[in-house]
Amino acid sequence: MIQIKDFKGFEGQTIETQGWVMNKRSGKGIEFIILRDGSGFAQCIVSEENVSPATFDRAKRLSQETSVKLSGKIIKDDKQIGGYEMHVDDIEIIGESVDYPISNKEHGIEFLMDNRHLWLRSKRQWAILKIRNRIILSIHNFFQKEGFIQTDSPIFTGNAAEGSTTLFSSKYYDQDAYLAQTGQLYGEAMAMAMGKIYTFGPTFRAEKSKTRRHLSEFWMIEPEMAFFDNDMNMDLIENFIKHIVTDVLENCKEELEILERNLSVFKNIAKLRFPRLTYDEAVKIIKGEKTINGKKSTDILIEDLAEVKAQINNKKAELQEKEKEIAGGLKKGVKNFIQNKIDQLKNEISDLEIVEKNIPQWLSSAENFRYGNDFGGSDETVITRMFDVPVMVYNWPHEIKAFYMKRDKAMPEMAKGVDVLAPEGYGEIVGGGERETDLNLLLSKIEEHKLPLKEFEWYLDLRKYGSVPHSGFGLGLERTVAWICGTQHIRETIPFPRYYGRLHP
RNA sequence: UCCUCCUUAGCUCAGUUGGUUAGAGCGUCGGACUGUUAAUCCGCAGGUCCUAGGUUCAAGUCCUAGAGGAGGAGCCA
Repeated sequence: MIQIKDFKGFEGQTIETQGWVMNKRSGKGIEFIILRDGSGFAQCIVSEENVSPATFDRAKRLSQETSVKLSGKIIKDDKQIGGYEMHVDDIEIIGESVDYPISNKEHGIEFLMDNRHLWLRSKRQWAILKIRNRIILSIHNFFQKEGFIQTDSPIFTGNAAEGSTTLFSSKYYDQDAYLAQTGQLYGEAMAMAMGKIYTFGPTFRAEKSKTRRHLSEFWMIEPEMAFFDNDMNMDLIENFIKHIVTDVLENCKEELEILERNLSVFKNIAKLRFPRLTYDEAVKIIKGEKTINGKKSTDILIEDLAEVKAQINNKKAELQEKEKEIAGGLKKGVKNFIQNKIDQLKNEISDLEIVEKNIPQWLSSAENFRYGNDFGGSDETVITRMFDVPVMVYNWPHEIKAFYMKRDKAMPEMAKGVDVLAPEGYGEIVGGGERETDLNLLLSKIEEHKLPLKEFEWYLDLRKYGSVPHSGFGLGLERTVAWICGTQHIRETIPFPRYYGRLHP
């Protein structure tokens, strides 16, 4: 049995393949089957003169998503996806498919999410999951090459680790339990045993967030390194992200093309140094007090707003024109084509109008930003808008960071944390930093955050027995996939997303 | 939890100041067409206008409440 991706090695030969009918077009005496098998897509042609009447009849009756075994000859044809097509001589139907709900037209998101188990079969979702797979492989390759050991942290925990986020509560036999929001504290223990480790697992947050950046269940990669300060940590993060992006660009060309990802944003990523801003500098950029390449962030937002408004006007003018056009007596095919264009324009306009509404809010939120606060989604967008590559922000006010974050000796009010913000509004993809080693500081922090000391006694042991400087970070897998794929929404980046309001399928 | 918007055919949507029997495209099904790229052309079928209540001679359209959805804020990866 030959997979579609391997057709190129069988030119001129008769082979067997199996897969699903993605789409079908027909002419008199000829059927064009678009077959998919998970490895790729190929057009398979059934010509009445080359097959038995029974086989041709089977071909005519094939419906969308019927599973089939085909045998036929592989022919080179540069016009086709993949460059090869099959001239079929026999068809065996494996499984019927009646009234498949997802058509080749545009669908709304609610419908697609309700049918997520089938939506996964479509080309775009296939491309995203292939890239997700490549990113996962790339992550393992990077850490394994760097001498990290993969070790995993528990999913059931007895405490809310950082105390800030809402967790999913559960039962562990007769005790209260929570689903882990991070494996970080366990990661630290394992780094003290293994040197350099990383965890790779699911994470749960019960925040009722309804945005295109949030999931309730997502996958996080959390490296933790003994004898690492935050500067070494930032160097590692930068190399790590560059490695992933470069690897995907090299190995997922077809998938990125299907997604129509604008690759110019990645062009120089391997060569450019990621900007490293202190929190203080970042705040000045947000408030428009510091310029980058002679521009203030607020100016850029105002320019963006003008640009969006101009685009809306252009699209509205185009829409009017098309509507006038379609009112005239045209052939049906031309009419359909224009109607599709009209639908597309309407969607684009409503998306742009949301941006138009958001920008003034972001602008005022940027101008009114109070030093000492954490960044919101809009502040992150403002900062990243100034650069083409991910931006690192470090040295944060310790009050807004977790209890275990290391205080800076030179600036005691600051903690040595680092956040990495992805460009184009994809937000924080990495959060991390150097961990506090001073036992007394940790004790006072635990008290300050009103955390149950009893739950952290084991963690404090790490500082009693051979404590060393150490650092680590967490990478959000889905946000990384969203950024690299350029998806509109994070929910497309995981096979079965769990977010506020979505538990099925 | 708060703010804004949305809910009409299997899907995507139109439906004017409230007015007769609620429309289109796509999809399904039937037919036509030898090479199509979301093929095209002809035809049939397809409706709890989200739910409940109210205003009115008359409600898809107006009012109230509820349910569901989308995007933001907060929170974060």
